[in-house]
Formats: sequence, structure tokens, C-alpha cells
Amino acid sequence: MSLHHPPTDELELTAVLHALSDPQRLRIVQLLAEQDTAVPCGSLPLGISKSTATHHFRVLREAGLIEQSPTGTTKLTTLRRADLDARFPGLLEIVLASPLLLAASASGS
Amino acid sequence: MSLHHPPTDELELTAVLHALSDPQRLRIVQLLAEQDTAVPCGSLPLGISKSTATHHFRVLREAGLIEQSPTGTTKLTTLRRADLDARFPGLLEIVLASPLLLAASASGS
DNA sequence: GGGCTAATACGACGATTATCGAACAATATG
DNA sequence: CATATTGTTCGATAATCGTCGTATTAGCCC
Repeated sequence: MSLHHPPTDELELTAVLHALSDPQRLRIVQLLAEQDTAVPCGSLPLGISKSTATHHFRVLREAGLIEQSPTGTTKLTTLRRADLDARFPGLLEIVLASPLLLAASASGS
Repeated sequence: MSLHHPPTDELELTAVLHALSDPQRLRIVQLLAEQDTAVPCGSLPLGISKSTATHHFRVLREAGLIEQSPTGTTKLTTLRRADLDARFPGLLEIVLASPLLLAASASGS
């Protein structure tokens, strides 16, 4: 069981931008950014079905935004901050710092 | 005949990211970034049908990335650099500075 | 083995999207 | 007016997309 993570030098800008353009996925990235360590997928309060969450995590992983490592029955997930910064310097930070309507509606970000 | 341009404080990050995530639209933005002044839509060497171009320009305009002003039979188009930088500081610059596969395939960018 | 939990695969659905060519609209010129 | 140019609208198409529930898989523990 190996999860595919694209190598840093193969990260495509359009894939990254597309992954970040969905409100749910942007929210996932935002929540992950608040964590100090890798966290299980299911621990994030997304409010969507598990299968939809799986779909979104997959898009994020294949675009190179997250790294998932199987740990027991769960998947510890974390942002590939260093890789993203190496490939697209500053992009993630700017996205995370940008005004987000959903953050406000999600309350207490 | 009035074209709708969203006000700066209503620009949505997901709309901007989505607009930039399409290879053609990213190319349009890149080409526009190289111009010193507003240029007619048709002057950009896109290699797609005019109706498809119209569609893309519309997406970019509605997301707030470009401004179009009717001039005679043409539409002078320019990037809303200042507005984008005011709303999402640094985002456009980073996107323009990022490695683009299409730029290489388009040759001589 | 059984039981439990976390996550995925699968099929389905409605909506959206990028693309095109043909017809059309808007503008300018003689 | 007719003609030319630029850009848009329209209808169509195939593909993609986000979402869901159900069945299944993977891993762990007793």
C-alpha cells in the first residue's frame, strides 16, 4: 500500500492552484496549517461525508500539497510546506494569509 | 454596454485561484503581464478559437484578474495588478514568477 | 477467528466546465 | 447603405467535478 506523492520538482502550478480553488480543500489546508504535527484525516472537523473527504484529500495529495502516511488504521496527514515553498516560494503563505470568507463562517479561526 | 468588474474588496480567493488554474487562462495572464499597456483581446497569440478566448476572458474578468474597456470594435484588456496586490498581496507576482511548463512549450517567453 | 475503527472503492447523480463552429452584434469606414 | 473587423452569443459536446451512500478494505486488538 503505497500512496503516490509527486516529487517536488514535478509539482504543477495549475494542479496546486486548482486544488486550492475548492472551498472545502482550502479549508482543509487551512486547518492543517494550524496543526503542529501530522494529524488523522478524520480528526479535522470538515462537516462533509467521509467519502467526499477522501476525495478531497486525494486531490490535495496528488497535487503535492499534503503528505499522507498510513499509521495503523489511520492516515497521518500534514502539509508539504517545505516542498511547496521550494517549488513556489511564498505561495502557500500568501494563500493562508489571504482573506477567506469561509474562515469567518467557520467561526473562530 | 457595461462590463462587470467585481470591486476589489469583493474579490474571492477561490475564484482567483480557479481562474488561474486553467493552463490557457494562466497563459493569458502571463502574456498580459508582459504588456506595458492595455491590449486588444485578439492581439494575444493564444491559438484557440475566438469563442473560447471570449469565455476565458470572461472568467478572468469576473474573478477580478483583468479589466476590459470597450474601445471601438475592440476590447482593451489589462491586468488589475494594483487591485490584486491590494487584496492578495504578492499572489500575482508569485504566480508569474513560478515555473510554468506551458511557458516553455510556448517558446520564447 | 470476531469485533471495531478509519479510510477507500464504487456507482450514481446533477452541476459545471472547456471547447468548438455558426450566427450574430457592435463599431468604424467609405 | 455596404463592407470589414472585433468580439459575443448560442447550442452542442464530451469531460470533469463535487457530493453522497453503500459496500469494502486495511489495520488493530482481544
